[in-house]
Amino acid sequence: MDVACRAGVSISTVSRSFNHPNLVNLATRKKIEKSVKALGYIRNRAAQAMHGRRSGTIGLIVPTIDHAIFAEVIQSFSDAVDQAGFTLLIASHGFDLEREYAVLRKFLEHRVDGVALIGLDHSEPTFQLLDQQAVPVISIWNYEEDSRISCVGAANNEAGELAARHVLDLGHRRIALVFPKTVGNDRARGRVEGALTQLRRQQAEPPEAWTIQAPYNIAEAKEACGALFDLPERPTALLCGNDVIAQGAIYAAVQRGVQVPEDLSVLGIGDFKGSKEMEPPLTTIHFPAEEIGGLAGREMCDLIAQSEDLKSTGHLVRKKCQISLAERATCLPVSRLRRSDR
Amino acid sequence: MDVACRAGVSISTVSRSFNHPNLVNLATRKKIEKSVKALGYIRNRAAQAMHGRRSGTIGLIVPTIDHAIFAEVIQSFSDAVDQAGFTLLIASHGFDLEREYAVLRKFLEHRVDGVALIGLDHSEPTFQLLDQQAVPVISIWNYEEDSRISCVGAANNEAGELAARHVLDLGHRRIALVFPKTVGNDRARGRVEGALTQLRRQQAEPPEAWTIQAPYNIAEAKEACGALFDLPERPTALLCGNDVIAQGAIYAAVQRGVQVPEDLSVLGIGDFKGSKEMEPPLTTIHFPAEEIGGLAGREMCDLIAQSEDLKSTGHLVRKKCQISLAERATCLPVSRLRRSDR
DNA sequence: AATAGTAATGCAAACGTTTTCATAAAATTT
DNA sequence: AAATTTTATGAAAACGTTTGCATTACTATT
Repeated sequence: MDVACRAGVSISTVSRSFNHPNLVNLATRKKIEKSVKALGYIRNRAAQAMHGRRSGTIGLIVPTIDHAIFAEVIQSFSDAVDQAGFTLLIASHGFDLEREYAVLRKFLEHRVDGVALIGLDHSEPTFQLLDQQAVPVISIWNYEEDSRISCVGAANNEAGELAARHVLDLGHRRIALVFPKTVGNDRARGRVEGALTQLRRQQAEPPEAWTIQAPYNIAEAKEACGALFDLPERPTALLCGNDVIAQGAIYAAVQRGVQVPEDLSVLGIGDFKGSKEMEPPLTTIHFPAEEIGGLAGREMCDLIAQSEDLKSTGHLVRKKCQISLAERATCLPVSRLRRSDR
Repeated sequence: MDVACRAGVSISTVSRSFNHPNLVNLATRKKIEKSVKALGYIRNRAAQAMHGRRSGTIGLIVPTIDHAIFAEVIQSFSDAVDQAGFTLLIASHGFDLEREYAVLRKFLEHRVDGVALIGLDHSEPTFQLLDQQAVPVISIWNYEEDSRISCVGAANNEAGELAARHVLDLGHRRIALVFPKTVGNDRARGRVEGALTQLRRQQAEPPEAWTIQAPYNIAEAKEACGALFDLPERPTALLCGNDVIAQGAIYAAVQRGVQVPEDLSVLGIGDFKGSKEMEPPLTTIHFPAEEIGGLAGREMCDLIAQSEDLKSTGHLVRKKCQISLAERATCLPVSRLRRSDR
């Protein structure tokens, strides 16, 4: 800092002029500002952080960055914390909970002021580390009333239920399920379970051949659904774990001349950007991704502010965001299906 | 650090055991490791950074995170720098070059070891700051042989040329252009210019009504293209600034019963995830996003390693990634168009 | 005019590391 | 057995800030 001191004042004054401008004489401040400009000085947050001050960073750990679903929530989370002056550290773990732990450690080395994770499924060491370090933490995307950490999100099982109920209400009984892997992924698991609960209640549980797994990826989803359609018996409705899978399913259908929704109803979950614009527009369960990300970001900042006050009462905050059925054009009541397919 | 010292050794030894393990006795190291585990100690990178050591962070500044195009490149860049042990700081500026400058400053305060930007269009203050701070910097996505900073990417004007040439070769002359705003966006500008150059060469420059702007957003692209299709004269081919716009255009066409490619050829640029799987599969200019991101990430790390050696010769590195025409199913030669539309 | 109060500034300690130098102990050479 | 080298460790300075305390120079009160 001795460079800026060339303005004729001591380093303390310079520091104060940054942090408590009201404590320093206007004229002095002007001089300092001039020197700062002239020398292109940029203060060092790392050094500030060392002083027990906050580092001004928040770590966000996601499964992947480049999927529609997370991209949106990342963007809104990023905007929210940016606005509060924080800098975002980001890393992805590719659905590998051990890598998640490693990334968390790395973030902790950087002394992030808070950490955000996706979902509530994490390894025991991860939870312990979080506890031990007593760093403000928030889980995004999934809501559970008895979650182990604070959370902002929606109830994925409700999404599954809502989806199942809708096709059931439309009279469908021959229903297939296409979902992503559920291990270490509570979002997918909740959705499947919710759907299955409803289907069982109506004795419409799909046979094994009709419950398939598709990775979160349009190409493979298309392929998997194609295989499903090539089976001798075809379902009248398809419940998809997310909109990307639904998109893949529709492409697979088009490819085979299966008409959506006349031959097959397709229901997505997520309501990603662009789902509304598809032709035909996708019927799906709307998740307010932007709202969730923004809310989580602001909540994260609040949590950090509180923990600073040391009145960290240790209580968790939980926010539930509402999901809803977005009825569009890819589902039809069974009664209106083409004859051949009933 | 005095806590770990409880292992019976001095803080210097603990530090050494982390940074130069070979210099410390095995038995001592074991003891230290035990204490570290027991106390849940996590070293403080901020304090390390203060020592002239690297902070171990890299800043990535993008226009937006939640668009297909950048999401992919962000992911691969992130993976590459992660692998080298760096932590990624990320921020988006929403195509606002002044916010880009602000974010850069913020990153510099955090003493990032390097900065990556998207494209080569930046404000003068941004360039000056970069110069002055002598921080390793790399531009992602756009290649230019006389770029002001190091770059890894493809030549966007070539993409435009390639696209235009293709529809021209198919015999089209009534060609419309739908591109995003070009101010502060050299990717879009390069593409438009490339396309226009080729079109002019064949006296096929589109009338003003046929060159429209669409934001990077499927909903608005769909709307804008819809308006284009409602014009009394309809083009036989549509050159889109990117695949999202192309997707929107196709939806708008489907909505109006305009068949692609029988009534209208549509060409995208970018080859986003999922473009190949569309029905019909989208003809587009393939950009190796993953390769660009990965290459840029590795190059960034190299640049940082070099700058550490202080043999920073100040020379720029430039890497050009090849683009190519991905011929799929949305373009047809004019000769095969439906009669009514010729 | 003396005193109390206020505003502006500087000094120095502290933060948690790394690193240079010095030192002690052990191992090797003569 | 003495001298030398090697190995392992500690003491202390340094990094760039912030902040509590002390100091100085004004300004208001009596």
